[in-house]
Amino acid sequence: MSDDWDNLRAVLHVVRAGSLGAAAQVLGVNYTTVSRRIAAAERSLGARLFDRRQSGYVPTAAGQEAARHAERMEAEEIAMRRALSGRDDRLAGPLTITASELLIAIHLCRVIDRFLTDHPQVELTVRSTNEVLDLTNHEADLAVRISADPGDTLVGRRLTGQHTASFASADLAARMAAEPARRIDWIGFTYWKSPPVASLKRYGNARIRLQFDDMNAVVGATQAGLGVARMPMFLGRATPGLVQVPMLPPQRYHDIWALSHRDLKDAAKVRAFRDALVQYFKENAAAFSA
Amino acid sequence: MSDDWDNLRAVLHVVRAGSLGAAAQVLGVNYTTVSRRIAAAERSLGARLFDRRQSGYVPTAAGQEAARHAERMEAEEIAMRRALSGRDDRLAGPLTITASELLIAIHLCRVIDRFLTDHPQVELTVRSTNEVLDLTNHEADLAVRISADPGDTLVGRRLTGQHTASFASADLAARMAAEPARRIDWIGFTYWKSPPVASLKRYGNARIRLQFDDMNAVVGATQAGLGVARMPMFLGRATPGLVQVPMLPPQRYHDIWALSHRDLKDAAKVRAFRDALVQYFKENAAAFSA
DNA sequence: TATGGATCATGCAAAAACGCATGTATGAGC
DNA sequence: GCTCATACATGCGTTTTTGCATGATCCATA
Repeated sequence: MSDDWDNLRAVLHVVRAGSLGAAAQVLGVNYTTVSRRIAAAERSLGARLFDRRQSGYVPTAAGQEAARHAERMEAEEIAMRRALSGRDDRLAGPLTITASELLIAIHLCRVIDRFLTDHPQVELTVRSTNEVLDLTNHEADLAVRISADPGDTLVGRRLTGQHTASFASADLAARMAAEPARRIDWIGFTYWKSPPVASLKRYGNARIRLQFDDMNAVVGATQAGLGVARMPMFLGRATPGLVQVPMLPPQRYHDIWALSHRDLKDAAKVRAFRDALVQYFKENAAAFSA
Repeated sequence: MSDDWDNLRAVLHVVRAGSLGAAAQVLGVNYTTVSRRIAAAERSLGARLFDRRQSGYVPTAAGQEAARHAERMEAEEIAMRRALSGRDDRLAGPLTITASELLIAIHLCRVIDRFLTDHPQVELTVRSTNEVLDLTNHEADLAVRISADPGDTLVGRRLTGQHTASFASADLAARMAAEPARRIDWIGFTYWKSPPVASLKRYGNARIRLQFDDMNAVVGATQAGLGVARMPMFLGRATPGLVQVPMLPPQRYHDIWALSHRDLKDAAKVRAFRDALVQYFKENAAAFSA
């Protein structure tokens, strides 16, 4: 019965990953080690957990049952780490934050700079991604999100309101001003069906010329003069070569929030970073609104 | 983040045991190993979990928090083992049963003998104790209990009803028959306040001469002629030198049950042992009732 | 039908974990 | 006040675990 729990962890990851090798990569060990862990777990539990196939390790019914329980053990481990982080009153050690790439690039990098200067002992990890990380699974301690919905176990602090508006390259803006009757080419974002409704009253002669699933691409295409794009004020203003154009009057958009798991909201490092955010957004509120 | 769960298990056991050495004994390793595990856990969790005192390792608030979570991980591990045992359809491998010492000694040993002959592959552990083992914690797969209450997560099968009656040594029985007016000396069991109520109507001249907290002692004292004792029929009849005496007419007593955790009730080995019990108690019902 | 890319199994050397022995400190009991 | 028992810290040799390299098998694909 000794040295068992880590074997169960291996079982969980092999079930998830589907093969020894893939699980080994996640666990950061050689796959032969995973193989031995699985064998040990089967010995200890007295049940065959996997069918060894050439395509990989396929869990038996018993293996799936074991993985279900191991998953709950993992959830409990994560909850433990969260709880311990949450009572950590040191301004030192690891801290992970996440935000969208654009928000980081344009604004948060300055908050981060300031924060690290003030708290040099903190080992900060920034997960700059457009994926929505799972704060419940402790993938990050704090997230800056453009969203109205903090969710169930999360607690939030509103940082600022913001507007979106229409932007175009300076060239294109000049051409459109010179030829008011000319058709407006919009650069769309995923799932757009038509140009922004609020723009159609005054600028009905419009179409979506092309569509992206990535905001960086939208920005690039707009800079290249391919069309008019709707984007947050802070993004349009900060992007070289773009000017605001009148097609879409500024629209209220989702507020920007700082979110944390309830367990983590009072951790010293989380609190300090949140305070830094609040101060920055207070000083720079003008950048986000019309 | 590798090799962590076993460290958390060490934390749990040190919190429980209060010292490295005691925890090491439970874990079956040297205490220096436990010491290193604790250090590793503290490193990984980034929190001090114990105060090192000369009197032992005293958990900090963080350590208690960690132990609470580790406790749930352990509960989940136990649930896993139960679930896997429950779906085990082999009549081989480990099986643990428990019952009171007397029941084992007098009757169950014969069931066990028969069972092991029929299923030689089963590695049977018999926990013959008067403690009530926790079947929810998987301390045993099956229990034979004298009790009406199967409990929440347990499922039971009634094996037989039974009676208690009064027994004495043959000598004392003869003397009492010869001198009907003589005072009856009862041998009491823990918490008895007076001789059995049902006996007082006809044998009011009675007292409790001495009292034991252990049924084996009661049996010995009765054999030695120290007095009359109330005991289950099966026990009085099976004890050499004792005869039933009329002071206490046979009384209905708690039924005898075979109990298992719900998860385990259909495991092949559990089912087979339960069947053996049912058959034995059917064949020997007369031994338990008046 | 041959080939490249997966997968898992196994033998062997390197690395890490482990247990033992020793030393120190504290508190209980005579 | 002394001894004894208990608890933790630490250094060192040994055992165990781990990673790597090789070999075998299967599948997809050209």
